Amino acid sequence: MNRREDLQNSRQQQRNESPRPAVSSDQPIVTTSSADTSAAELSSLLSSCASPSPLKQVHAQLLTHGLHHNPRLLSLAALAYLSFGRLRPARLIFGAIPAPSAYLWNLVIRAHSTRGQFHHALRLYSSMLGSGVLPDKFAFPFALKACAGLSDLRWGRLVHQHSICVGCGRDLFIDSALVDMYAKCGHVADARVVFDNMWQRDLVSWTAMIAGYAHNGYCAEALDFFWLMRQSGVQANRVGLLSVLLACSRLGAVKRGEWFHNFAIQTGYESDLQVSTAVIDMYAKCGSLDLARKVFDLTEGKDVICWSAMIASYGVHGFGRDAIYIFKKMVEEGVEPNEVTFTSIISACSHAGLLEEGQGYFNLMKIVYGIEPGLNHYACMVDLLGRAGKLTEAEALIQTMPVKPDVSLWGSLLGACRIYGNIDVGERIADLIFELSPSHSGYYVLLSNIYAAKSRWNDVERVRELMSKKKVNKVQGISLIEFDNRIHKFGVGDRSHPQTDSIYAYLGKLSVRMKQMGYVPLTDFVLHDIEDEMKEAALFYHSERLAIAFGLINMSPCSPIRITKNLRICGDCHNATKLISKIENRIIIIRDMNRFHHFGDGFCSCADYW
DNA sequence: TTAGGGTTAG
Repeated sequence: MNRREDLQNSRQQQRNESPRPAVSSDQPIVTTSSADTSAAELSSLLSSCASPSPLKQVHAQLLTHGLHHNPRLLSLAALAYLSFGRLRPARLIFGAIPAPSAYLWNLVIRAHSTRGQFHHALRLYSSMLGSGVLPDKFAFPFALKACAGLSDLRWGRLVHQHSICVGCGRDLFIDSALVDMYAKCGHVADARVVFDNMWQRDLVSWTAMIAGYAHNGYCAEALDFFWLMRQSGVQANRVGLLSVLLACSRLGAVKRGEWFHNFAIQTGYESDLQVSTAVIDMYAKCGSLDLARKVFDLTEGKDVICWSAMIASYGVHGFGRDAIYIFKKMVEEGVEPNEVTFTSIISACSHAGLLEEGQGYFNLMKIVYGIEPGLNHYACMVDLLGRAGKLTEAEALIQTMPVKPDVSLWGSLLGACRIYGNIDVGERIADLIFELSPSHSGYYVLLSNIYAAKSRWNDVERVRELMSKKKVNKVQGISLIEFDNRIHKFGVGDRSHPQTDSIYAYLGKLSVRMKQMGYVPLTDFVLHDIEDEMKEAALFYHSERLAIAFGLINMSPCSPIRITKNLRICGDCHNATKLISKIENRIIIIRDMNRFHHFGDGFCSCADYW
């Protein structure tokens, strides 16, 4: 039953009447004279409107017959507008009802909350309290949904307290909504406290917790909870699957992702378009682009999100031409691209160095599809121009674009200055960036790299001092590799892994062979990314190299080594991995924070353009 | 009348 039918039935139940035949827009309302139009007739007409058009006519009759003070008719009119998603007229009519029932308050709040009108939903909730109506167990989930939608923790906590005050402290629906609210506000620990204290849990409460973990980056916990849920006898549905697929994609855990894909096939959820899209995204983000494409080709009734996922996948792997092919095919099949599709296709062009094509899509978006470029699109364009060496054009675009640029846009340009060794522009932009975002370590590192590449060590030292003065904390570099159903994590110079001795011994041997092949450490990158990675001796023990050695030791020779890194791969590791792929005759796929690098036979798919 | 969800730059 959909929302509209739901609400119409509610109205009928409330009146305790049998359903009447609906009045459609094709059936003109029988106009009656003001004398013989009774409240009962209008009530009947309001309940049977099947579309907004006859509803407006009945509403007009209600006003012209002077019945606009009749609370029962007003309630019915408000409900009728709500059922068609016409929130504004519903709100206006609702405001004229002298003392709405708690039931009516709940429905009005629910309608706003479920349609994403979170501010209005909370304002209504607040007005309900102000009018002296106590919220009941049906009101809280709607109000909490609004708090979750706004990530408004202050209001969320307040509603939580209200629920306890009115004696709704142990309600399955409210508790699940609380888990969701705390998770969406980024307070996963609080969500977990609510979850742990629940006296009973069902599929939705488990799923809310799993989704909360996955969306907040606690991916291992999300997967653990999936198993705990199964152990507790609750079978996952499509929503839970979406969350664990997201977790796998973030971890780069392809084996686990495959398991969930099989689970989807066995349970029939594979035919669900959202699940298929999540599977495609998972395979692509785990480095298995071929599998992503296979699932994509088998997916029927693809919508714009599914097409966009495939375009984004090709883009992040550096296969811009394939992304363009998919885009064209999508349009041929009559699916209209949206603003996300354009973000993805322009980004795909950027990663592949397709300057003209990217500019073409930017224009196509505006001229043909009438989509106003947003911050994301401008960011992609700055990246596209910057990577192509068009620094002046990129800067001019930032300065002339109608959207206010954020720091990441300038950061993108700073990245281009690093690639092209442009100190003048780089310094100027860096000053601006440090003012806007004084604690983001990545931008200091970028500037430091620009100086280091020109051997301006005094300036490098100055940047280090600046970081120290501003107490900028660096993000620790972490690499993940999945093996034997586990995610193995490595930090820089990490010695905590049980196989540490063999990993370091392997790297030692590898180093000799690499040097024989002419490997010279890129000392410019000694200063890249991580404080601990600044020492030359540590170059060889960057997290991704430890993960590669672990993969080489443990994984069968024919299987590719897939690594996920939380920072951008440094130039030295990039060179080293190319060599390692040749020496070991292995495919090594590294996903860094920006894109994929497929290493094989001494080359990288990014063609050193990243 | 109540709760959980797929694509997006750097």
